[in-house]
Amino acid sequence: MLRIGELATKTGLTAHTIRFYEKSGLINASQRSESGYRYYTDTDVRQVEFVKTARKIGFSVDDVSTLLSIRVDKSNHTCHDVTEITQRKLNDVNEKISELLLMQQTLKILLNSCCGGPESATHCSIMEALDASNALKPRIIAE
Amino acid sequence: MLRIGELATKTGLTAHTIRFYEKSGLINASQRSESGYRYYTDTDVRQVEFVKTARKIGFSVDDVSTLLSIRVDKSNHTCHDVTEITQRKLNDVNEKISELLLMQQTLKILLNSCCGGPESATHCSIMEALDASNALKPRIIAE
DNA sequence: TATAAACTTAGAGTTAACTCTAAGGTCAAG
DNA sequence: CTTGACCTTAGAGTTAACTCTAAGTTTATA
Ligand SMILES: [Zn+2]
Ligand SMILES: [Zn+2]
Ligand SMILES: [Zn+2]
Ligand SMILES: [Zn+2]
Repeated sequence: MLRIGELATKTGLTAHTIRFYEKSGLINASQRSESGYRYYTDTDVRQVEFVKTARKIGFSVDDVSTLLSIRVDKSNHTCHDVTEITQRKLNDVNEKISELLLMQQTLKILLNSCCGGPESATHCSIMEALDASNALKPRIIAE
Repeated sequence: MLRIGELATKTGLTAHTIRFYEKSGLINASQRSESGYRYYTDTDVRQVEFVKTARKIGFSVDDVSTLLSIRVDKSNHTCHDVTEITQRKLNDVNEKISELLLMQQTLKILLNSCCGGPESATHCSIMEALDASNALKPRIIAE
């Protein structure tokens, strides 16, 4: 049986975060001492680690909540249920990557266009591009 | 001279956002009517468009603020000043992309491992992976 | 003149996931 | 018995960039 600080050390979370997860409905200490101290069993530890793993992969706290409800009642859920959540998350991630790749390309083009030197910015092509308002259309250019 | 609603329509922002940008120090109406209505000149419009362009590329409001202070006083700034901001932003973007690619790979591996079918999740390999806590180490696997 | 659309301000609410604070109780060691 | 580390709760603060509300004013139109 671990106290919250020990669990925190063990999992690499903070006690604050663990309490936050409790408030969010993700975890619960199996036991409380008379004085109110939380005590965690091995089973609790595994659940916290599940949460940590899922969060690290990128699942939201809400997703993790859903995944946990599947976890405690696997026989009443299907692989489809699980892949649905996972696929939705992958779609999110793909979309964010697309947006960031667009930004990346634009930023690279801007950087390539500017000398980056110690001279006055009066002729700076980055500033010009930002003023031109078509800086947003990165063209396919020989990298 | 445009009123804020017209400027909003023209730029695709909302009047709320334009006021927010004003509060953030990014823009200012050149004129106010006696009753307090904001009136924007062509120069103002260009500045708002600059802001919009920079925001779309991914620069933070703070970055845009800095870029604007360069813009109004180009001769006292250098190309280096501009590339510094741009490079820092590119670094941010690159880092986020890396994180997301890691998530993406993990999610893909999870999805590949699961049948996704209507059967009970009791044997689901995604759930197992989340429990295993080494789901986080996507290995280089034949795509 | 009356109505509606558009405008004004100050300030609160939203989102996600923490992160921290205050004020106080508990426990092991010396 | 006292010190210090650790624990408790409720609730506020953080971040970024909006987004919205309330209550009231102005302007254009019919
Ligand atoms: Zn230059
Ligand atoms: Zn330049
Ligand atoms: Zn299956
Ligand atoms: Zn499965």
